[in-house]
Order: sequence, then structure tokens, then C-alpha cells
Amino acid sequence: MSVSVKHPLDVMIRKLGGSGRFSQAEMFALKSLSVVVRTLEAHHDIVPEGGPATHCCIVLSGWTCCYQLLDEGRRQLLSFHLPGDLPDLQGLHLSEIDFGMATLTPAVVAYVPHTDLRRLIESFPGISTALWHEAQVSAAIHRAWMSSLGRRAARERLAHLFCELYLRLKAVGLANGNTLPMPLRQPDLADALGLTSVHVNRTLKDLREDGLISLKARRLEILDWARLQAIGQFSPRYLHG
Amino acid sequence: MSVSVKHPLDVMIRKLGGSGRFSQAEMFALKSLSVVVRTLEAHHDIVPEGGPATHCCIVLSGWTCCYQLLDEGRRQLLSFHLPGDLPDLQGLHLSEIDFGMATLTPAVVAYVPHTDLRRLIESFPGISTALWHEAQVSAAIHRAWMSSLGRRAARERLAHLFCELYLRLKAVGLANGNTLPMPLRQPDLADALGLTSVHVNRTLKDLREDGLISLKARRLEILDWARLQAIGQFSPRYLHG
DNA sequence: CGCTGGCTTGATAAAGTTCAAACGGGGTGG
DNA sequence: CCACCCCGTTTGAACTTTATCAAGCCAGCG
Repeated sequence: MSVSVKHPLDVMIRKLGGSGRFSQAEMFALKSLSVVVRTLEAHHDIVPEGGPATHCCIVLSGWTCCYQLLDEGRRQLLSFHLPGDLPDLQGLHLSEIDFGMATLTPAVVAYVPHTDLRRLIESFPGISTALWHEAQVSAAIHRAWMSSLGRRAARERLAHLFCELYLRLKAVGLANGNTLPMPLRQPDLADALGLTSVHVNRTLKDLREDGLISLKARRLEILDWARLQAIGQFSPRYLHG
Repeated sequence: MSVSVKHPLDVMIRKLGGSGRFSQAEMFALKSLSVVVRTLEAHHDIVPEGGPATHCCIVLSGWTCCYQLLDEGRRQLLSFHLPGDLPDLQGLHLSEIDFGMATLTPAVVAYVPHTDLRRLIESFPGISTALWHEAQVSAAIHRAWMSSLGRRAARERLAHLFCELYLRLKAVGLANGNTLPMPLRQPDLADALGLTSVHVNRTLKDLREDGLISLKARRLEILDWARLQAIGQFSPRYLHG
């Protein structure tokens, strides 16, 4: 009987498809990755916008986000990242990254050099495919966000985002019944959804008064999943391809 | 002296980095891809939203776009694609695509089976890297669009898009001085930028009256590149990584 | 207790939408 | 060759959604 030793990258491996997806050699290669692990406070930059791309970062615990800054203090959040995610996998084959990354909660992240990851991709087809898949799911999420930002009204955007986060959290075991942690503050939601925090506040109030959600003490409860999904025109298809 | 035979995929190969990037074996493999070539009229669906993903499509000539549909006739364009582009490379490792593709002009496209492309990726590191890079640039464009949709005003969005299209067209030799073909109709621009066509119309008028662009007979002339770039907060960095 | 950071609310303004109608120009059929 | 038609563009006026500015509130924490 095999002893299952806990490995820091276990969350990521599970996220990439679980040990069932990889050969023994691939599992070994993944677990042999030499990573630097760092613990960060909430609301801290992980990597600022525009630096050279040399490492990929893996979220081991906590929430992080990617963002871009414009002038006059404008900010657009590009994605949220949960444990197991590789937020800047999208920069693996770029010489320079065009976005910043920050923590939203206290978080633990691991850094892997691009060179190591590229070597893995060249040597192990299973790992290559898993990383391709991961990157393409994240592109699919980008597309869904574009549709929200471009064509959905404020309450639809919120509904859509809450549906997405609920399913993604459930997938990594971080949702509890119809309840999920909601560390995002209203200005964070605003910057993700292309709204102002004032308007997010009023729209949240609407959703609450309509009996769709309850939001207090940093926890979001989904009271009417079917209706929330309908309002957000949410179809879970895109989360897995 | 080697005879250079014209190959249908030449545009794509050039786009992926040119023959200098690939080994002889890789060039041979690329040119041996068996593709189905099809000529399409303007404003025709290439692939409708939500089908199973089995082939990748390569634009050989003309303009195409990716889109998502919402209810009440709402539509969001997700990207524009020019000759040499692989619009649905982002679906190569997904079982099902979450977006549709359509022509914007008369176009010629080639179809390659996913299986063939995946085999190339497994066998040829140079091709794998080139395709990764291509996919990641397209994700970078997605990010730039998210910032536009979420945080830029109408005239800024138009300015940003025009800057992007100008550089991309120039890169494939389709811009002429400061002039570029502009087959997009105002409703297309509107669906790309998350606006109404009426508002696009008024905003274009503003840009024209400010001496920034001239737009007639399906050609866009950029009269003041520096100012257009400034208005759109456009930084070309993201187009190459 | 009293601060502080985020939440809530109100009043007003701006940006963008909607509806509706007229315009224009290139292609087609009489 | 002209008249017509059609599709996209342009313009106007009224309306909605969202932003802005500003002040008060509340809860958790030192």
C-alpha cells in the first residue's frame, strides 16, 4: 500500500486533471519541480505589470487576480485565481507580460521557472496537453468576461460572475452547499465588472431584495440558483471546454 | 538555387514566425498538412457557436471574427482575424467550442483536423512553441479588449481598436502608408466595442472632426497616429509579448 | 471607546441607448 | 439610362443606465 505524502503542488496537480491523467513518470516530473514558495499578505502585488516574464506562479492557497492599469486610477481585473490555478501560464511563451498580478486574500504561491516548465512540456505529452487545456480554459473565461463587459447589464454581470465563482470554488472543494467565501470587496467587483463600486453596491442590494443572494460576513449564499443563472445567461459549458 | 513554390499555408507560416523559425523537418511537416480549403462569402458563419471541436481553421485571405450570442439579439465580437491567423486555435484542446466564427469579408479559409495539429505539436518542439506563442498573443489581445470594454470610454475604445488593427494589418503587409482597409460596418464595430451602432456613428464623427482619422470608401486613414494612440492609451507591447 | 476601512444612501450629471425617421449611394431591373 | 431599392449611415429627441460627488453609517479591532 502506497503512502501518500503531501506535496505542495498537489492542489495544482489535482486541478490539472488529477493523478489519473498523468503517467508515473509525469507525476514524478511534476513533483520534482523545484519551486520557490512564498506567503503573501492580502492586497499585495505578486508581479507588477510589464516586467519580463521568467517564472510562472501557482496559487497554493488564497485568491489572486490579474489586472491592467489605465490612467486616472482606472483598473480592470482580468481574472480571479483560486488554489491550483496558474494565473500567468498565459505568459509562458511571451517575453514580457502585459498584466499585473495581486493577492486578494492572504495567499501562498509557488514560483516555477519558465525554462523548467517548458522542458516538461517538451518531454511529457500528458503535461503538455494538461497545460494547453488549462490555458485554453482560461481563455474561454476571458471570452465569457468579454461578453459580460460588452453586452450585459450590471445585474447580469454580477449574476454571471457569482455563478462562475460558485462553480469554480465547488470544483476545488471550497464551496459549502450553496455558500461560498466572498473575499472580494465591492471595489474589486467593480473593477472586474467594469462598473463603479457605488453601482455595484446598489445592484447587490437589488439582488438581495429580489431574494437571489445573501451576502454577509464575507460569505455569499446563492438563494435561487436557477434564477441567478437565468439572469446572468450563465452556461457552465465554457468552464471545461 | 531553391525554387520557392507557393503553398496555401505560406501566410500562416509567415505569421507563425517565418521559415527562419522552423527546422527543415518542421517546414516540411507544416507544408505536408492536409487541409481542406474553402472559399466563403462575406457575412457567413464559418462555425456556429457550441459545436464539437474537431478542426482548426486558418484564414488564408479576408477578415473573420469570433463572437458569442446572448438573448434579445445581443452579440459580442471576441476577436478579429486576418490572413495567417488561426481564429480557433484556442479550441484545439477543448472538446467543445464556446464561440462562433464568421466571415466579415469574402474569405478563403483552410481546415486542419485537431488530430493532425496535435501530432505536429508532439513531434516538433518548434511548431509547439510557435503555436503556444500564437495562442498566447491572442489571449493578450483578449486582455486588452477586456480593459477597453470595462474601463475605456467610447472614443477611447475606437481609438484603441484602430491602433491595434493598423499594426496587425501592417504586420501582414495589408496596410498602405497610414491607410488600412476597413471592411467593418458600424454595427460590427459596435458589437466589438460593446456599444450601439448609433453611438459608434456619433463617436466616429467626433474622431473625424478632431482630425484624427478619415474614413470613407471602406478605407480608414490615420491622420494623427500619436494622438490616436494617446487617446486609446494604446501600447503595442501586447501584440507580441 | 473611538478609529478606520469598507458599505450605504442621496442628489445630480454624464455617457450611452432607444426609437424613429431621413439620407445616400451603388447595384439592378424595367 | 433612369428609377427604384436596399443596406448601411446619419441625425434628432427623449429616455435609461451608470457615473460622480459627497456625506453618513456600521462593524470590527486596537
